[in-house]
Parts: sequence; C-alpha cells; structure tokens
Amino acid sequence: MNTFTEENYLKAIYHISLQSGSVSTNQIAASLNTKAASVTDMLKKLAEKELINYTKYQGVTLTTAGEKIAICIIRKHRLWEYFLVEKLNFKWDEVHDVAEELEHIASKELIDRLDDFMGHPKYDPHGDPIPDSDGQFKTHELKPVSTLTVNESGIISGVRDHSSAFLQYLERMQLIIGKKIKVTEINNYDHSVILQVENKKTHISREVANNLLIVL
Amino acid sequence: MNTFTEENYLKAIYHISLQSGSVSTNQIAASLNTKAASVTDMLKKLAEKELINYTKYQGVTLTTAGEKIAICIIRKHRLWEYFLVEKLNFKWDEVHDVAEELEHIASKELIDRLDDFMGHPKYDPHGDPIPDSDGQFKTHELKPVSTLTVNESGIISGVRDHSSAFLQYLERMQLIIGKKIKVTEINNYDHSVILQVENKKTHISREVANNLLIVL
DNA sequence: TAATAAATTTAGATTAGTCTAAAATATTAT
DNA sequence: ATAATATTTTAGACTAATCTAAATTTATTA
Repeated sequence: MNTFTEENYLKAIYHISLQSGSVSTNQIAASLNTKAASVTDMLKKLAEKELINYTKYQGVTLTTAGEKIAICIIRKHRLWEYFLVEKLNFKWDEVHDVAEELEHIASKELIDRLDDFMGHPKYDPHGDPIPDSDGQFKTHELKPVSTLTVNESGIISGVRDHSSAFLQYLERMQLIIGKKIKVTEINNYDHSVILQVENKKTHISREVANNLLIVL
Repeated sequence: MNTFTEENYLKAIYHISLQSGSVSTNQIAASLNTKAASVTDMLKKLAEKELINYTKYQGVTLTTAGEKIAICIIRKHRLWEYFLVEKLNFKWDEVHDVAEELEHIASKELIDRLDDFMGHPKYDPHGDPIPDSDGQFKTHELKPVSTLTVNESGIISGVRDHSSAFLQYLERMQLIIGKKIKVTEINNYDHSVILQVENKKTHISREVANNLLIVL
C-alpha cells in the first residue's frame, strides 16, 4: 500500500492535470504547500513505483495505476463529504479538512458499505461527481454563470472555488446547489451579473459568476 | 497535537494499566508489536511532553493529560465500532482494524456529531463502555461466566478476549450480547460449563467461560 | 550475597519525508 | 543566439520512528 503522503501527491497531480494537462514540479509544490525539492524527491519515488511517468525537467503524468489510486482517494473524499453533510449535519464549507483525513482510511469494504448506506449518491455537496466503486463517473456539462447571456437560465450545480470563504458567501446569498437561476442583467462596465433566484434578485460580481457553475 | 504513534502508545499504556497497574517497557512492546528499544525512545518523548510519568527501569503511568488523550482515543474507537456495526452492517468481529484507523481522525466536532447521530450509545458492540465527550463512563459490574455456580444466571454483556476467532466462535454459538444465560452444570474435571441459552443447552470450555462476561 | 538471568536502556544505523542552498537545465527576451 | 530569468534537480542535513547489538540495571536464585 501507499503512504498518506504518496496518496496526497497522486491526488494533487490528478487535480492539476484536469486543468492543465501536464503537471510541473512547482504546481505540485504550490498545491501541497511544500517545496520543489521535496516534490522532486517524491516524484522519483512515485516513478519508481510506476505510478507516474516522469522525466527530469519535463513534468509528470499519472500512469493508469496512479490514476486509479487518485480516483479512489477522490471517491473516498467525496463520499465522506456527502456523509458529513447529509448524515452529520455539517455545513458544506466545513467538511473539506475532515474529509482530507478520512479519505486515507484504507478499507475498501468500508467505503463501499458507506456508499450503500447513503444510497450511492452521484454528486458530493459541492456538486462534484462521486466515482463509483470501479472508478467510473460522469460530470454533467457545467458552465460558469459568467458565460450566460441575458435571459438565459440554469440550475446551480457546482463551484470552481472550494474555499470556505466562497462557499459561505454563496450560502449567505442563498445561491445553493439545485436552485434555478436566470440572468436578468449583465453590467457592461464590471461584468457583474444580476440573477433572478426564485422571487428575489441577486447581484453578483464577475468573479463570483466565474466560480459558480450551472447546467442549462 | 500528537502523532498516530504517540496516540497508540498512550492507548496501549492505558489498556495495560487497567489490568496490571504499573506498565513495563516489555508489556508495551508486546502490545504494540515493536521492540523494547523503540518503546524506551518513545517513553522519553512522551515523558518530555508530560503525558506519562517515567523513571528509567521503573515502568510508567499516565499523567492526567496523557490519560485524557487515551480516553479520547478509546471514545473514538468505540463510537466508530458502534457506527460500523449498527449503521454499516459490519459484523462485530470485523470492525477492530478499521476502527484502529478511524480513531486517529482528529476532529472533535466529528466525533461529537457522530455520537449525536447514533443517539449517544453507552456500550460498543463488544460491550465495552463508550466514554462521553467529557471522558466519563461507567462500566457495569462484569463477571466471567466461569465465576458463576450452578443455577446462577446472567446476561451476556462483554468479552475479555477481542480476537476475531473468539468473537466468531461466540456468534456461531449464538452467545451474543444481551442474551440471558443460566449455568446448568459445571464439569468438575475440566471446568467446562453447560449453559441454558433460551431453549437450548450450550457446552463451553473453561477458557471460553473465562473470557465471556455477564452481568447478574 | 554473589552469580545468573531477565528486563531495560544506550549507541549507532536506517527509512520516509522534509528542508535550504547550490548547481543544472529550460525558457524568455533582447 | 546569447544573456537573464525562472524552474527544477542535487547535495547534504534534519526529525520521527524504528531496528540490532551491546551495555547497564534490576530481579532471581542458589
């Protein structure tokens, strides 16, 4: 088996590669709050175990084996987040750190039973898809609110920023997963957006519109 | 905070001291499957942190601070065991190893909410008491079946051996927590015991009778 | 009570993960 | 194309936890 640290590196590489394809040493260091030198050491170790493809100075990609582990960790993370919110009444901005610990509990039996217990949820509390026990998952077609034009509408289905500051802001604004929104106005000057949410109007900045995701 | 390893040492010291008062280096080494030399190193570290009272060659006891941590770990272990059995349908002989991992999740909030979720259970699946969030707990007066005389009866309420072999044996024999038993015969030669359990008679060895605990 | 045995501690090494500072390589901009 | 800059790697050191082997202390027993 792999150490917590190895698992965290694989997960970080997976997440970064979803956005930028190949992954650099510095990106990993930034994402894990560590130093580039430490990352290099770990990359050698992971390459030795054939969990990543690594050539000096050229960045890394996950091997099939490495990706499988990364997805397994993500499955665990998201199932635990779902559990914490749905069963233990945590708020969606409070669960990340605890799930970071829980995701490293090894037992596959545990996570599959937890999945059963909760009825095989497809999305976690932030709208991210939960891989099934074979690592399969489907993301719905998500678009930032900022890509909508006036009169277009959609259903809030995810976030691009998972920080608790952002999540708390959304909760305060009642911009919650599952709610239907409609763009009623876009400010030409600062690109801020006015939304119709149920019977209220809500004004959000371009930055918020960029980080709030909907399905049409 | 303390490392997993430190927590495991404190827990081991706590458990051993319940049975034998003061705790020796070798007892700890045996209990943690490690070597006496490693234990000595850790004892110095724990003494440095004032979690144990330690004088060279004289064995150790927990300080108040150390005991508090040990009880907190035990609370977590037992609550998770309860969760695994009651909510996720694990068998009572399957939960120990997973709980050994789960008990090291730091969040106090998590464990208190888990406790709420399950309705503040007082005993874990093996009959061991679950400390409350202040570390308080009461053990019921447990006696081994082997201390009963003919015609005495009691309710199965705990075990002294937590090995899965023993737990599986008890399950197969339907000697399950909560069941009422009555001693109908004691064999003078090998001290084996015949029990009346519901409408069946069950014959158990002295060793089993020693490790099976009842309340009167 | 001295000799032997058992338990414990010290000394010195090892592994995993991390770090800083310096060296090597890659990228960019003139 | 080459100098300047940025990125990455290496070298060497540190901490936590472990180990074996040797030394020391305590306990036992003859």
